[in-house]
Amino acid sequence: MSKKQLNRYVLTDELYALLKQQILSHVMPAGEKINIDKLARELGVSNIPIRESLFRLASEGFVTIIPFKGMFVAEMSLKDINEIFEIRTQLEELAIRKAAPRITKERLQQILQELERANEAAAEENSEEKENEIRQMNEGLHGTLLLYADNFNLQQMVSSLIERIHRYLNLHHYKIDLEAEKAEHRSIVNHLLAYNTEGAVTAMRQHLHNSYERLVANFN
Amino acid sequence: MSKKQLNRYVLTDELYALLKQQILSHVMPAGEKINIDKLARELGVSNIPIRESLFRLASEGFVTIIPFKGMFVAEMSLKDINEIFEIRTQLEELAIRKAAPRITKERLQQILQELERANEAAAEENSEEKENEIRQMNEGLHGTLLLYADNFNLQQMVSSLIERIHRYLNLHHYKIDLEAEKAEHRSIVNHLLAYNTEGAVTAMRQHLHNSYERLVANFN
DNA sequence: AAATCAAATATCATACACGATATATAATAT
DNA sequence: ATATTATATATCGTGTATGATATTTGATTT
Repeated sequence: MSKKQLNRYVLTDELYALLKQQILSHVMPAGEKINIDKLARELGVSNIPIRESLFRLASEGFVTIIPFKGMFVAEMSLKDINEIFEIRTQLEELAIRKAAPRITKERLQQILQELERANEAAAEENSEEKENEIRQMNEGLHGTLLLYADNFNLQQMVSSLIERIHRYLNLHHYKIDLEAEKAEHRSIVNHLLAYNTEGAVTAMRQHLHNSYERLVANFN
Repeated sequence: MSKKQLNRYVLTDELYALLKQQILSHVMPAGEKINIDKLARELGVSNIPIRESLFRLASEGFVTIIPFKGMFVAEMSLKDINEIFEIRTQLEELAIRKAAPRITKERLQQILQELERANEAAAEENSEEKENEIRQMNEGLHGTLLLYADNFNLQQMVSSLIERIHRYLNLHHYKIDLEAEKAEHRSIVNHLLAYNTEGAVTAMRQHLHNSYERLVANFN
């Protein structure tokens, strides 16, 4: 009945996750040269699985390979963030259009409830906790829409874009405006509950536009 | 003065291009188990650069990795093509919106001229030549718009999607309706020449929708 | 059927050769 | 002396060869 789903351990996968985490959190800072042999010694593995995981990270834009010079943690420019937000906005419009007729009222109301809980939890204003709550809040809305959009490739692509945005957020210790995010999320969900797909699309575009503006205003 | 620009090649890059070509042209058919050691012997290289290039191809959806079972040429389903066309349509809308104010009248008129030339060349009806013309025609419009869209990430993503579509076309020896494609391209360009961006966007969406419908009608 | 065992293969480690690049040092020119 | 150029050395990236371990697969046995 239940296939023995042994969690077989592939070192390359583990290293992929570990290194991505280090890059997202800037433990490995942008631009840094990656010394593969040194990394291998530190982690107690050989260079082969590390090389392989870095190739994967390069395909996703987290690592830059320069032939015969080495692998480097990818740089992040404001131009990159601008490009990524443009793409993400366009793709999430597709996601919400496709998800709108599929998503259940129950799931939408659950998202609203989670929004309120996020509010209370973040009231304590613990920076660490707050960031965590915001991750969950974003996963609640954006993740759910992607799930219901019934487009696996879309889900993968947007998830990867969001990771790259988070990398930028982490860099600047950006203080997210929780109240604004919450209000915009609520607006999107309410439009969906009212079967107003176009309203939801507009609200989503506005939400992502605002998020981008708040981000660059904070930094620039 | 002129730095000796030796075209020193990286084996992994060469293998990446070669294997992608083989997959796109179905020399390596979908679903096939990739025997890395056998490939290595045939190509006269070791298995490591092959593994690395396959990891890259896996990130782009051309190869599927199943842990401890091996690497396989990725399967292609109609569902995949559907998803990809949805995404591509959404992204090319962004591309044309961004390119519209940047692209020059001269470049647009050049595209129109190339369209006419494509017509004449394909009149000879050589199947090989015709496919080549169509590649160039698509590169002319879609490639140019992506170039002028000033969004590098967008360009990369759409290019990758188009490659995956071509893989599907190659599989079914699909006979493209040149006249239809040509008319739709002309419509898009004419809207752009008239500074009618929204008209161009609508024409682009319609064009991609029609391309998809012609494709699946031919197969299904 | 279920369990056991053997063969095949994927994964990973180690050692090494070679070439490209970066850095330091020395030589030359201004 | 300073700046520039050339040379030597060390470092590191790329690729090969070989072997060890882990997992899957298929055959054999119970």
